[in-house]
Amino acid sequence: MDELVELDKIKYYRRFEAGQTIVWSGDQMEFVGSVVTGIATLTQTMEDGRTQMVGLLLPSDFVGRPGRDGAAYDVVAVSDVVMCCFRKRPFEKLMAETPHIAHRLLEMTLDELDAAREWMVVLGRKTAREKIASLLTILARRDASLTPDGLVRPLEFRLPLTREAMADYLGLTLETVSRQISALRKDGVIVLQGKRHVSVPDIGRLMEEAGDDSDGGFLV
Amino acid sequence: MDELVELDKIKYYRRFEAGQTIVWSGDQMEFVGSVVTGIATLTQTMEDGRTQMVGLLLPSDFVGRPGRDGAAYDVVAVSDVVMCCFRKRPFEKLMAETPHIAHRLLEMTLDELDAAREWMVVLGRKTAREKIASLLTILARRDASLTPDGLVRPLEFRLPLTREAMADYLGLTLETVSRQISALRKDGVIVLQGKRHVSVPDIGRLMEEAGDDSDGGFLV
DNA sequence: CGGGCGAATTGATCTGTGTCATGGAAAAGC
DNA sequence: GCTTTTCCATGACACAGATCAATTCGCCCG
Repeated sequence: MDELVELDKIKYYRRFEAGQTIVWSGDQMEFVGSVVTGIATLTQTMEDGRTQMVGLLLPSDFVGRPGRDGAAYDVVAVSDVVMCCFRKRPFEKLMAETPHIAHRLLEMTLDELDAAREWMVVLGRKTAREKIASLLTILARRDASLTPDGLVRPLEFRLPLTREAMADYLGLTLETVSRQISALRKDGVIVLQGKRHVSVPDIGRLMEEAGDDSDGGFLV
Repeated sequence: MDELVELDKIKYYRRFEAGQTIVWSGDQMEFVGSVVTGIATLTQTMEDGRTQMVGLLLPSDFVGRPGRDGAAYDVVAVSDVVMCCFRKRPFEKLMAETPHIAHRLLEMTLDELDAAREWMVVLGRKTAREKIASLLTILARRDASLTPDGLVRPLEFRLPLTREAMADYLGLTLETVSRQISALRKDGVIVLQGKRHVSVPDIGRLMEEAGDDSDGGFLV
């Protein structure tokens, strides 16, 4: 594992506050790296202000594109974020010398591509209610996998995103997001404590509401 | 370039007719490969039949995911297609031994990821008219780059997709696609000869209609 | 405690796109 | 040549979600 030693030599940590922009679209990126703690988003904004989130960065997710200098998207810290950074040139050099790193990065990129394609289905074909349910399912699954005891039920988690950020993720307005969350609550699909704490009495039910049923990537 | 020799040894060609399904979602994939000629689509279908295209495969595009056996999407030949295939196991083995191949694949995957994210903006935030203009822009740009003489204007090309396939790409119904194409024609943004042949008198105008203006990845 | 502020909810109304239905045009088959 | 099929265009209408607007909730801060 010599490459880890090498990586260690060029890595450093940076901290960003909630709301802070980590990278501006179009700017030079002098580093690549990965999220250690916290949540960040990748967003693209059209000239007239319409905004679409194109990635949600959770701990362990990679940021930046080796082999390209300009950033293609805004990267914004949603919560306080700690990032593990590598200066770009040394990282690229190391990647060229260390097949294992390139290989690992390929794996991660393929996973991201799959996730992006899932989202294309959500954006293109799902109703507002299904979109919300899909997002909640993802967040629930993520939280469940973070707590490694496997079976924490009733499933509960804190919403890391504002209604507006959810809207940007799902291609909706924040009003529609709010209404659909209320509707899911009225129908008993979810239970809210306050505006940000969600519990899911029946994850299967939520997944049905999300439309991609397929009775599950077994979390049940 | 020893790896090319090695690749040569395990490659073979397959031909598919227009309309034929190359890979069924969920099936085992015994090969990976790339499109040589023709056009294919990557689509996902929900249980109730709603379908979303998640990728458009043009010549040189890669198909398949090393390191995974099941196909995640349907791959369908839109026109007659010739594919260059590699049996999966030998390819994976070769990839493990040959850094250059993994590196190249990473490049391609990152490009695809960028394209997917562009599409997320189209799907999530653009109007029907902008969606159509965006698709036409992509097809126009692709055709222009295929004919390497740089300045073939007035820009003309054949639509490789049916109205329904465009709808699946854009998250619309085929009726809306048809209406918006008619509208763009009436407004002089495009000129149609028959239903499939498009000419674009002013590519700048078309790109404005697409909304992502940014006055261009210079094709002008 | 009260004022101020951002986030969220909820209501009223409007509109872009979906849905349903009909007919035409071009290609494919016999 | 005629029929059948596929693809496309267009009209009438419905509805999901956007837009505009008014409150409310929760939180920070003096």
